Amino acid sequence: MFEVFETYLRQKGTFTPEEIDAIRAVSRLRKLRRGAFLLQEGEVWRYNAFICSGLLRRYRIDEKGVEHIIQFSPENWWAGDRESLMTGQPATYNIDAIEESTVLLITKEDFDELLRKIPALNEMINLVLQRSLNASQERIHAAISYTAEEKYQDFTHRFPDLAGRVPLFMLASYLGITPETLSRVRRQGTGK
Amino acid sequence: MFEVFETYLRQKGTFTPEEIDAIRAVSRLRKLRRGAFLLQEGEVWRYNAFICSGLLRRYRIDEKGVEHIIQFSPENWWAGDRESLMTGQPATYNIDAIEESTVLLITKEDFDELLRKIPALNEMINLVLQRSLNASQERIHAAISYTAEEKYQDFTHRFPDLAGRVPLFMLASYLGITPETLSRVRRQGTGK
DNA sequence: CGATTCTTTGAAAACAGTCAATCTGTGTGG
DNA sequence: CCACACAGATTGACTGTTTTCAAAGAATCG
Repeated sequence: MFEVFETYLRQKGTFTPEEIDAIRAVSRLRKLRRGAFLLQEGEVWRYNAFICSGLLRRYRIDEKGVEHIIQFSPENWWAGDRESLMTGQPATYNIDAIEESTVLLITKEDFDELLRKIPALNEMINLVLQRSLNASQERIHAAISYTAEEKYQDFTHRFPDLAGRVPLFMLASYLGITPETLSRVRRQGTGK
Repeated sequence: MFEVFETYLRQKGTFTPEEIDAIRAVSRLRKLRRGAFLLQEGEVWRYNAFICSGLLRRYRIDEKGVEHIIQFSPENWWAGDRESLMTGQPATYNIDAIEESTVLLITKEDFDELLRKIPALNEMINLVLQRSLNASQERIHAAISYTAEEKYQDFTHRFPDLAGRVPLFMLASYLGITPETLSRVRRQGTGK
């Protein structure tokens, strides 16, 4: 499963065999079955996590017990609570597996060491961060600008693969609408 | 006005006098009066921009002519269209000045050069990116989870200073609600 | 001031949410 | 292999929030 990460690295940057080995040396794999937690609210998150396979979700639960999904992380994406990682404070998000998943974990200490030793990794992470930021801001735009139907259309066009993998009630939560509204919007939209 | 940036740099990282000089050497200041554009949709954005004073907004205009504000950038924040900067494609955002502002500009080429030469700058930018990403995701959470009133309360608590500086119709646009709804929500909220 | 821009208010309509019931598919145990 | 249980999806009727449209009040700026 490390090969998935290696492929990702080679695609996004240029690494020597020694660098790849150094990365492999501090990587740990963890399998999650459906529904299993990678992180629960209140715990401290100490890793950089790369998803080799499967699909995770990051979410909060409000005082009424309603889940609000901030992000889906499929294979070849990153997961974790950056806030908790940076500050050492307890996490404010939950992360669990929507599909059976394999996650590659590197502790913060090891990862920081790698960043110092491997400039290409540093550059790559920088690019990933910038792209994530762009994506987040597109999502903000959608959330504040679109109707329920437009949000759904936007999602399916932007992530056609995810649209088929995510249960509808979770998609509704991600879009900030109720499952009932999503259901109605889907029927309307395709019906004519 | 460069001192504002210098203070910011010294507060966020450790720089030698030579490094500061190198940064100053490629910095250009630009004044914007109220309403003036820093960037218009369709132009290519080539800078890293630091706000020394004033307040900018980044937004899009939809097909009905309605503005949707993605971000406010007050002094000591960054502005620009990262997507356009990274890809060289035309910008999809407008940026203009809400207050008379002074912006410090460094071209992409100069900035990349600085990043190579000054490790502390690289680290600082990395931290800024991570914080921006956290902030974006908090905003996503608010946008998909809160009612109009909760969005307003959340904003005033998170950015008490901005709440007084931003015209209400712009705040409404930022929150994804209409000015009328914001007006009603404000009366309700304080009324009892 | 006078004109423009911004904010507030009111009434009606559109939209999304809630609650409850039904339908569908899947997996499990008898 | 069937029947049942369960989780997810859909539907309907109703409620509530937010938008829309129009107008009247503030506030601001030249």
